[in-house]
Amino acid sequence: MGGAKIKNMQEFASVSGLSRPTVSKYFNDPNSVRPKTRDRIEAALVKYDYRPNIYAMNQNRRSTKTIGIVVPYLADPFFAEIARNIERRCLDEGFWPLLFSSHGEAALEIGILNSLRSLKPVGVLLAPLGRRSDRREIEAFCADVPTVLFDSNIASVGKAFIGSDNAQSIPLIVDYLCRTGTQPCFLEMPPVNPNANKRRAAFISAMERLGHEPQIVRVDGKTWDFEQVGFEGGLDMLRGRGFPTDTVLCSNDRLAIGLIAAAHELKMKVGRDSDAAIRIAGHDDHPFSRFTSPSLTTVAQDYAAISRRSVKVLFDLIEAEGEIGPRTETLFEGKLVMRNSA
Amino acid sequence: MGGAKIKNMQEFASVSGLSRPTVSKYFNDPNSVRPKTRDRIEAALVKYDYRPNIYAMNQNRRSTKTIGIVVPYLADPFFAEIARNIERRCLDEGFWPLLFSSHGEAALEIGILNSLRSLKPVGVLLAPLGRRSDRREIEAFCADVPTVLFDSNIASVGKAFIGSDNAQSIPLIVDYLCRTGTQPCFLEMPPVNPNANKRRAAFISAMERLGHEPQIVRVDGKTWDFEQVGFEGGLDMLRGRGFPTDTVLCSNDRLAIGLIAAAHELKMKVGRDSDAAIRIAGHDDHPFSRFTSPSLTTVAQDYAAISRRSVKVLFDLIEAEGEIGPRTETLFEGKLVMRNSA
DNA sequence: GCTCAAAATTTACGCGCGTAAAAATTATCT
DNA sequence: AGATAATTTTTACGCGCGTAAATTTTGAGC
Repeated sequence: MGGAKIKNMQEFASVSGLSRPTVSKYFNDPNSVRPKTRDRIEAALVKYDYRPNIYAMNQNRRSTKTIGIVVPYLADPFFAEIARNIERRCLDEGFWPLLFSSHGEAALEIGILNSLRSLKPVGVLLAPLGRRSDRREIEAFCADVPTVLFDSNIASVGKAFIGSDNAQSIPLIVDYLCRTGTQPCFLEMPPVNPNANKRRAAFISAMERLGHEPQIVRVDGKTWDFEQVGFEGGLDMLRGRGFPTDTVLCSNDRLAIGLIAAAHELKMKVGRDSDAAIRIAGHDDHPFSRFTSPSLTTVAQDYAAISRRSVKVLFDLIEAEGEIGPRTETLFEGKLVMRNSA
Repeated sequence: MGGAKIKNMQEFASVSGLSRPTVSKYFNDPNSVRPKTRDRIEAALVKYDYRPNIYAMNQNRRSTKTIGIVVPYLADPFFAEIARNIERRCLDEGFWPLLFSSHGEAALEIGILNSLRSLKPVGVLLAPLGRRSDRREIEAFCADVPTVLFDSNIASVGKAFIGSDNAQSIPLIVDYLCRTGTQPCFLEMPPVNPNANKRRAAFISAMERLGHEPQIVRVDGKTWDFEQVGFEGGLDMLRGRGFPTDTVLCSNDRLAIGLIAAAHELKMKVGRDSDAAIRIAGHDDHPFSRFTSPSLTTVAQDYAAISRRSVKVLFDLIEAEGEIGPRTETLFEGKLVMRNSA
């Protein structure tokens, strides 16, 4: 501080007693200049607090240091949490993460991808909206920008996919529920992404394997306000003909959270006590599922592993400059989280 | 499509049969060229799909079209929701919103502001961390970039503040609670921001005005995992000497959500029925408070009004080029939301 | 059709930086 | 110390665009 304002790299180089390209080299990699030079620059940096113009930098650079992160719905704490995780990892590696939410709208998702294209990111981590996504547009984007998909898969789009193994996690909780009480029925809403379909399919095969008839209940709802869908749908079912069995496995935790609220509204006791009227289980280990009443039995998705792997695959991709061999799909196993709702 | 790839504005101008500056003018404001010209450009645009290089654009432009949005903790659905709202409004006005979360860390908050400085945004909407924020750094930032504070105030920092009127909302729910049952005690955690202090003060004065002795309970906790703090603190209190009264007004909904879970854990019935053991109320109308069991009685912060006004004030500020008269503070009233927990 | 002001377009220059190639410096080894 | 290789620094040029000033075109009124 204290020194006069520096307005560009040339001026800063002058006050450092160096040439501009040397300073430029330093900013691209402080270790690429000799220690003595680095010290002089860093001393001047303290004194004058100059910082390079990003726009001018990125104009000619081979690669910007930005990484795009796109999630379908940021008001869902699951995505907020995973985004937080990913952001942190990018920052630690010296990249510049930019976070975007599609807010559940396909048009916005495409808008975001178009904006991202202009930003020339070195890579993008994309959790697509799913069913409503414009496949062609996303495909075109992935052809231009190194992209790793996570959470929700789109067949053969992007360089890799990282998600949860629904075919493992659903049987896990189905087995548990069958072992500890009446067989579950499956509550779902119109599928927003492939996970919903995979979970239903996994439920059916798990039940058949155990010799039970799989029973599916679908409630209506076309928003991303899943709790509300679970609440209203649950209210309808419970007030009407009831669920096929008194154990309900929900397609995801947010539905389950709504269903628990509905049961409470109707003064039905939820849980595994003998005097309970209904057992409710979920899937995801949503950040709030510890705090429902009763706390929600569910299958934990491995947030940390998914974000860690997604970022790692993207970094490898960036280093290999997009040439990383065939597209890979990585699925992480879920862990049973036994709480009090089932 | 179909046409050869265009690599810069000069080439695009050529294929459009125009000069580059005319095209440049179009991109800055399509209405600033005559209709005939605009049509030619737009026809070429469809044919060649060219888009200007943002970095080159922003390098010389008087103002970038970017607006920074900084929230303290994006995994909190309250902030996710308000950020969603603000983003949308910025997009509608033709700006380019960029969203950042401080993740509860003061160092990251400063890091974000420094990055933002480089991005030369036309304006910033900042919800500071609060108590832990580095006041000096934020002050310095606000001196350089037109900034509107929201949610959490820092005295005389930024061009304006928009938030909730705790001095109105707390008495509102205190009155309600006193009128409908035993007087409330106040549950808080170590204050993370000025709102927490204002709410406590408002509670004390509201109680005194009604002729009751204000009783405050503080639980420990230094993370942003408020539900967990409410849960553990609540468990301690309920298992120990209990709360001073059987009505607990929590400093915010997330604490209340944790406390409800704690009460349920101890098989204490929560609510306003005659057989309930405890009444619990919150503050904020957090997106999840509709789905607790029982649903949470609370005071709704006016999300929409806060985001609308924040954005409007910022736009006015931008138009006035920072010269907007004295700093203003706008507080919106809360609305009582009667549900079943109190 | 003509004049003149208003609007649109073109000319010309510079923004702040990256980077290849040339030049200078430093380090290594005999 | 001297020769050569390795590294660092400098010279020189261009990136893609914004924008002031100069020029041309357009349109209104007579």
